[in-house]
Amino acid sequence: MAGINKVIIVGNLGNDPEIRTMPNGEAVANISVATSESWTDKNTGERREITEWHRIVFYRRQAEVAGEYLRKGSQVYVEGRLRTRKWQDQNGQDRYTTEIQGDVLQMLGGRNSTQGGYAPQGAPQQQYTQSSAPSRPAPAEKPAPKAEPAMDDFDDDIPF
Amino acid sequence: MAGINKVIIVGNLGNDPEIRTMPNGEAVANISVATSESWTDKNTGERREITEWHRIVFYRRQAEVAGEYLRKGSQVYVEGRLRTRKWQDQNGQDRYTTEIQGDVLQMLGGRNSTQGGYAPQGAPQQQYTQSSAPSRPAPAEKPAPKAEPAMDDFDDDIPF
Amino acid sequence: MAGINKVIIVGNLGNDPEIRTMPNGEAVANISVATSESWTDKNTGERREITEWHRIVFYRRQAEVAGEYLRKGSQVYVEGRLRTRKWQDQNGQDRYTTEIQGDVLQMLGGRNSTQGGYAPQGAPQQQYTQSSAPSRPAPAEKPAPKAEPAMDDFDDDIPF
Amino acid sequence: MAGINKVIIVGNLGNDPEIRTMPNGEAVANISVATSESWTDKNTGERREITEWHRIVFYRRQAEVAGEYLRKGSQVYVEGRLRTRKWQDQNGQDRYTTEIQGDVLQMLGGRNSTQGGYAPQGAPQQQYTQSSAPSRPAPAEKPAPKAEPAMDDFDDDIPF
DNA sequence: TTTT
DNA sequence: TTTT
Repeated sequence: MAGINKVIIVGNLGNDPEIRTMPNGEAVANISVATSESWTDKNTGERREITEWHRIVFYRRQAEVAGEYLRKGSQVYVEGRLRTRKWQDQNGQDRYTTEIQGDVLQMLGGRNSTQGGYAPQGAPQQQYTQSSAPSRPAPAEKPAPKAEPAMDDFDDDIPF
Repeated sequence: MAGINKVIIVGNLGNDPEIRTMPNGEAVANISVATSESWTDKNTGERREITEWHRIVFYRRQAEVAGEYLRKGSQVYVEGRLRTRKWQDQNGQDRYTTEIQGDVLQMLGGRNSTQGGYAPQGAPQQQYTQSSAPSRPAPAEKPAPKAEPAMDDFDDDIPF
Repeated sequence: MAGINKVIIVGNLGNDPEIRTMPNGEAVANISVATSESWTDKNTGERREITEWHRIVFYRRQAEVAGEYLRKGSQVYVEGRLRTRKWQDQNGQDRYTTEIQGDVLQMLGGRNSTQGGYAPQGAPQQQYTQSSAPSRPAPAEKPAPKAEPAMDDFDDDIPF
Repeated sequence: MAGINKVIIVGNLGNDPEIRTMPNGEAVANISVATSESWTDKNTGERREITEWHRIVFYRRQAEVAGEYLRKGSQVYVEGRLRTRKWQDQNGQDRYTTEIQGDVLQMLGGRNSTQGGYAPQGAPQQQYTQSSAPSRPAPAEKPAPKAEPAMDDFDDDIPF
């Protein structure tokens, strides 16, 4: 073994988490998190901004936590690792998708935050928070890539 | 030169920032940030928690930002480096203090957060955000933060 | 602006760097770095390993440093940020590629390392080291690395 | 629980590891790792360098690994968390020591490296490398501070 | 494609 | 001294 493969993201969810259940009953959550950076263009003097979207996947307990407490707009700290999956498009061509496999999930801003806000809970108030996955989270879980749903409802009312 | 010396802290301020001005007129801010971790004691089965306090210092523009926008309870992301300073107590004995010299400061939770909350400002409502200092902090200069454009164009060019 | 987008990679180059020059004369370097993780399969008890390849791009001075000193097998520490670029394949279909835009490059293993090894240089033996780019890389400038003084004064002022 | 408390260090050991055994038989390793940064003084134009020493503690299996494979001069990647311990000096005064509790240890430079080099092993060639500790490594292990051995043999023949 |  |  060799190497360090670490990603740290702080940003806001662009949508509610997508939760699936694997054949063995374990949960998988996909979230899409935006980070943006801005700078002043040296040539034009204009202010510019670029937004980067990160596709993050959590498994098992963390997937459940994500499904229960995260919502579109929620601010999160995520620590994970890069993983590039190979798949084939309808033409049989090799395609690659890079995503972040989450190891640490921490919700930010507090549950009273008006900024994105977390899921309303009727259930017993659990103490979510940082939940760390062991080093290799799920030995064989390589979910087949699926058609990504269009993020067409993305622009309506993002609270930040 | 050799090495990487990096600290990443996400936590809440235990007090308002302490702001000083150096002889040359530059600002210095000290903040104290708590992180805590909890676990279940293997022997007693009890829930335990330990809180760690981090002393963080910012210089110049970042110090001003800290003074303007941070308050007791504010949640922050800080990236910096460890620095151990040597000093002498009243007995002339050598003493050492380790603190974090901040390079990146990002406020969390949004400006509407009820959770800690940021300073009320009479001045134009700036969206402070990440401000990065170059490698060696004391001799560092940063462009003054400008009002950030709203993220109203959130919907373009999403790759998935 | 909002968010943190940070990647930390420690691994070995799978090939010599690819160096290009942009129309404005600035250098661009692409390197491919492997990280791998291994674990024991819970079901079969077998040892398994997965290798992840990271495509990393450096600009300007750092690109030149990469071109001069890195070679296939070189071990590096890289800090950067994720960037997904959109492009179109020969069928006019949208495609996305995620790469790491490097901000910090540190060579590991020392110049005497037999492990991968760095480029033979006819030029004065520089001790390249960490070179950090400011926040937005493309418009970045870095002071040229200078010969580093040997760490011969290693013994002073150790606080413990 | 709340917060992130993370330290990442890449540097070289100033001494061989100090290995102790706890009453329960578990190993504890203390290592001292240097990072340095250099910059050009804006006023004098002189090249300056500052070295920072990090006190890092590993427990259990990682402590054993450190004891077996690390030596003065070894280059390591360490990930851990800050921990400030309170103790009392001979005058009964409160004193504080900040150290890094290691969670991840990765040796750098390869075992063939001439740069520091790792311990000769007659024993079965174990696969050291990254070893991660679970989130809370040892619920109650707060080793009492002890008199630190002077690092007086520090300057003799450091190979970098 | 690297490294262990 | 914070927060959950």
